[in-house]
Amino acid sequence: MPSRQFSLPQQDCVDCPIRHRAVCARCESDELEHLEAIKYYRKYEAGQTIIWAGDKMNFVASVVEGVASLTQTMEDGRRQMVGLLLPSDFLGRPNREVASYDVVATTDVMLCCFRRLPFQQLISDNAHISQRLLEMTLDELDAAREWMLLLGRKTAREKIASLLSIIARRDASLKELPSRGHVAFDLPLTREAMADYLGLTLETVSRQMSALKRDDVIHLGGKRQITIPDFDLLMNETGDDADGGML
Amino acid sequence: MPSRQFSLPQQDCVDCPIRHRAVCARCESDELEHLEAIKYYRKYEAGQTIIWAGDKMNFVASVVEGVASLTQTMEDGRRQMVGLLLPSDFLGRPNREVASYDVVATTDVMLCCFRRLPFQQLISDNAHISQRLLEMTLDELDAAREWMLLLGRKTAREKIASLLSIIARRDASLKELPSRGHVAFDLPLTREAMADYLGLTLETVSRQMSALKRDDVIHLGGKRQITIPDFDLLMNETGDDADGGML
DNA sequence: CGACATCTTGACTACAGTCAATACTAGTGG
DNA sequence: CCACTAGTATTGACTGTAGTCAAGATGTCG
Repeated sequence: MPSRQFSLPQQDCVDCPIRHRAVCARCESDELEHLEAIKYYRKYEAGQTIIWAGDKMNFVASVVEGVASLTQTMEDGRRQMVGLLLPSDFLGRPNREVASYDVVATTDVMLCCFRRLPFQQLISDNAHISQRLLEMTLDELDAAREWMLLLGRKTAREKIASLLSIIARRDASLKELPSRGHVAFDLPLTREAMADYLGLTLETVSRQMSALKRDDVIHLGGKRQITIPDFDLLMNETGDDADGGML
Repeated sequence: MPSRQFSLPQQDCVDCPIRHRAVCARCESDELEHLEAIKYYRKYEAGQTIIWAGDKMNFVASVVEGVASLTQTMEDGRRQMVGLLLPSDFLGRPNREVASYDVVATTDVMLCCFRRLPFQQLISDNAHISQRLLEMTLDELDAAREWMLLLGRKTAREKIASLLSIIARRDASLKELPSRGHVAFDLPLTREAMADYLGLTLETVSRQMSALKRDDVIHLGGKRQITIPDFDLLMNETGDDADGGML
C-alpha cells in the first residue's frame, strides 16, 4: 500500500501555532532560519500509521496539529500505549536511526519534520535547541512516571477519571479556560485507544464510562462529547491528592 | 531524626568507577576540573530515605555505588516504584528545586553530588555535559516505556520473569559475563520492593517466585541468592520477543 | 534462645477479563 | 428515502487472576 502522506507548502515559523512551546521555542530569528532550511510539513489522516517499530527514520518532527500515539505491541497482540503526542510534542530520537514504537495518527495530524542528520548537527552546534529538547524530555519522563503509577496501582474507575482529567486539563490550557467547575471537551480517542492507554480492555472502559455517567460525574452527548458538571467531583475519583500534588 | 548521611574525602575523577558512563562521561580533563570544584560525596545506608517527595533539593548527583529507588505514594498508601537508580545513573533535575519522588537507598549507596546552581551553570556553558544528560534522559525514557508495557499488559508470572532477567542481565554486564546459559546473582530487592516495582502485592510475588522455582526456571539458595539454570527458559517466561526486540 | 523481620502458604473474595449478544452511528448505494 | 453494511459502543453472564486477610514458617541478630 502506498503511503498517503504528502508534503505541504512551506510555512513561516513566526506564524506557527506551536512556535513558543516546541523544540524551537528558545530559538532567535537567525536560528529559526537554520531550521526553516531543513524543515518540511507532512500530513497524516486519522488512523494512519506514521511509523512502524523497527522502521528506519530519516527525520525527527514536532507535532503541529492533532494527536498521535506511541504504542508497543507484544508477539501475541497485547498492546500498550506508552506515549501520547500532542501539539508541540517532539517525535523521534536524535542519534537513533530505528523507531522503537509504532506511531499512529489518532486524529488527522500535521508534522513539522526535520531531516535527521542536519538536525543532529544543529543540536551539537546550538545550545538553545538542545536545552529545550532536554527540558521537554525531562517533562516526558515525569509524565511517563505519573503514568506508571496509574498503570501499576489505580483501579479501572480511577484510571478512567485520571485520563479524562488529563485531557480536560490540557484542552482547557489550550483554550486558555480555567479547568474547574463546569468543563466540556471532545474526546479524541476511541474506547479501544483509551483501553490501550490505560492497560484495560475496551469492555471495562465502556463499563466504567457508563458507571461515571450513572453517578453524574460526567455527561455524554454522543460518544465523544464529554461534559463535566463539576471538575472537583471528577478529581475526587482519580485517587490523586486533592491539591493536585507537587507537579 | 537527624540525617545519617555524612561527607567523605574528595576523590579523584580519573579513578572513578563510573567515569565513562555517568553524566561526566564526555568531559575532557579541563572540564572535569570544573566538576571537581563543585562535587562532594555522600553515603547512605540501606533503607535510608535520601529525599522525600516535596523536599527542596540543593544538589543533583550521580550514583557511584549501590542501588536506590524512586517511589511515588498515593494518599491511601498505595506505592509504585517509578525508577531504579544504578551506578552511573543521574539523580535530580536541573532547574527544579523540589523533588517529585521519594528516593530510598535499597542497598548502601554512595552519591557524587553537585551543588545545583553551579551545575545548572555548567549545563548552559558546557555542551559535553548537557549532551550526555540528554542522552541519559532519553535512555531513561525508553526504560520507563518498557516498564509501562510490563505494568499495563504483563501477567504476574511474566512480570517476575522480566524483573529477574533485567537484573540478571545488568549484573552480567557489570561483571562482563555472558547473560546466557547458566547464570547466578544476588537479588538486591526485598519481596516488598519487587512488588512495588511490578505493581503487585508481596504475596503474589512470593507465590510466583515459588511457582517459577517449582517449574525449575529458577533455583533459590536462601531468599536472595538466585540461580538460573537456563537463561533462555527464563526469557520464554517474560512474554517478550525471543530475539530481544529492537532495543 | 527468643524476638522481629521477612517470607510462604492457605482460604476466600473481588475486580477486571473473556466471550457473546445486542445497540448505536455514520456512510454507501439502490 | 430507506435498506444494508461496517465500525464502534454497550451490556450481560461467566471465569480467572491477583488481592485480601490470616496463620505459620524461615531466617537473622542481639
